[in-house]
Amino acid sequence: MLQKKNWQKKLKRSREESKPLRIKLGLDPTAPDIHIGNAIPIHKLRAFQSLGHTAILIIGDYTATVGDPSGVNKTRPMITYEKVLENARTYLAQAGKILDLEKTEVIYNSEWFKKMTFHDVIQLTAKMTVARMMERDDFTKRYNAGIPISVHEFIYPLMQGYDSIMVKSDVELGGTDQLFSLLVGRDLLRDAGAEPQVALTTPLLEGIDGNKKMSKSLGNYIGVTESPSEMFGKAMSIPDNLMRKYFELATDLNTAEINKLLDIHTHPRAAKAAMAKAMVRRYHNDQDAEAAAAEFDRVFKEHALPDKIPDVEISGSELADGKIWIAKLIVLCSFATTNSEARRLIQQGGVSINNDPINDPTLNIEIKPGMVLKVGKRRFARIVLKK
RNA sequence: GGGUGGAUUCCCGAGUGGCCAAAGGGGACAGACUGUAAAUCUGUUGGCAUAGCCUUCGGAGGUUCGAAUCCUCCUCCACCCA
Repeated sequence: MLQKKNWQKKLKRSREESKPLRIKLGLDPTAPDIHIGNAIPIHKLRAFQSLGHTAILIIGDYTATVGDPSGVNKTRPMITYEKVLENARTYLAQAGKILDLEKTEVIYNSEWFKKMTFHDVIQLTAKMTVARMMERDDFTKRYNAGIPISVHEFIYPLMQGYDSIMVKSDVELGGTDQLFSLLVGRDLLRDAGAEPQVALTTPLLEGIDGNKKMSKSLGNYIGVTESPSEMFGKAMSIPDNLMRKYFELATDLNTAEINKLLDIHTHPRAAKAAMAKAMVRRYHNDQDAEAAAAEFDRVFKEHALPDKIPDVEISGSELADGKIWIAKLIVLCSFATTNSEARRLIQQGGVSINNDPINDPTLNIEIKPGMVLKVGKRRFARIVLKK
């Protein structure tokens, strides 16, 4: 939380005039799914909403095409507007799992940006200096390393700030990497004769690799719409030292509750399972969370088969004498993309059928409908014959 | 406009005529171990029914018995000077 005095002033006035504060959060629909990292400020917005303040959700359909330069070390590839609109649809649905959309002002920023003339754009850019822009760590680093910075990336924070003017925000939420943009918003508001917004940042969450920021493009994320068992498994795969952070940022538990759980579960595995359960509960429900936990134990502790195994249909034309080459079967189940890869998996001892290990990569196996192919520790398929 | 340096396998990055399907790292995958899809260790990581063959080092040609490596042209990128 920054600008504490401003914040207290706004809050006091809000109370006295019983006028809710306008809390803004911008989301750029650059990917189809929201992950639990993006969800952190959304939950914060929800908290304000529950307290009676006005939640304003900006769908950055225009800003998304520019691409937020925050925290990245290269220019983001520009995505098409069609793609953005497509993503916006799923984004909104997913944000609705957290927010009460009935009570949320949802605004696409194309509403104003679409109408701007080039002259307007120039006016906007004139409010920022190159020196200020270069104060940003990520730009400085890129510049010094000779990594290109496109001019349009400079416009991004200005766009975000302009959004604030248009929705007259009192507070803007964002991850800590958004700080610069949030502050630009303050300047622009002041410049427009309005009271500057308060910037409130939420911590960034490392991805399940335990290393880099959670992001779709790095593939180290947990999506808010993922199945309970996927979520649980991914949560269990975070390094132990991130447990507390996940507890704090990815579950609904408060500090006292977290401390209590960490106290009870002295074993890291048990503590992590408690965290994973709490996380699944947040996006699904208690029952699902328990079931996911039970299933995880069954599959990874007892090495039993999971509850639900996806069926894979094999068409009869793939068979010769009712048999199929094992490598081909693995490819047909999408557990490998090439025969060579499948062959390697077999040689490494990662393949079994009905829990019988397969060691011969040239094996032709007889298809018995219902048999279960296992590749690696957690990929299963039940083989079914297509009629 | 002038100059310099680049483009290599999923990513970063070595390689400057044959020992190169190409070092090293990252990532990913597999195995062992166990406390889990943690950590650690080991292995694998272009394709092909695989002692062999085929395709790959920005693109198109060329030199050579042989090219990621040399030559020509082209495309793209960064940096410096104006």
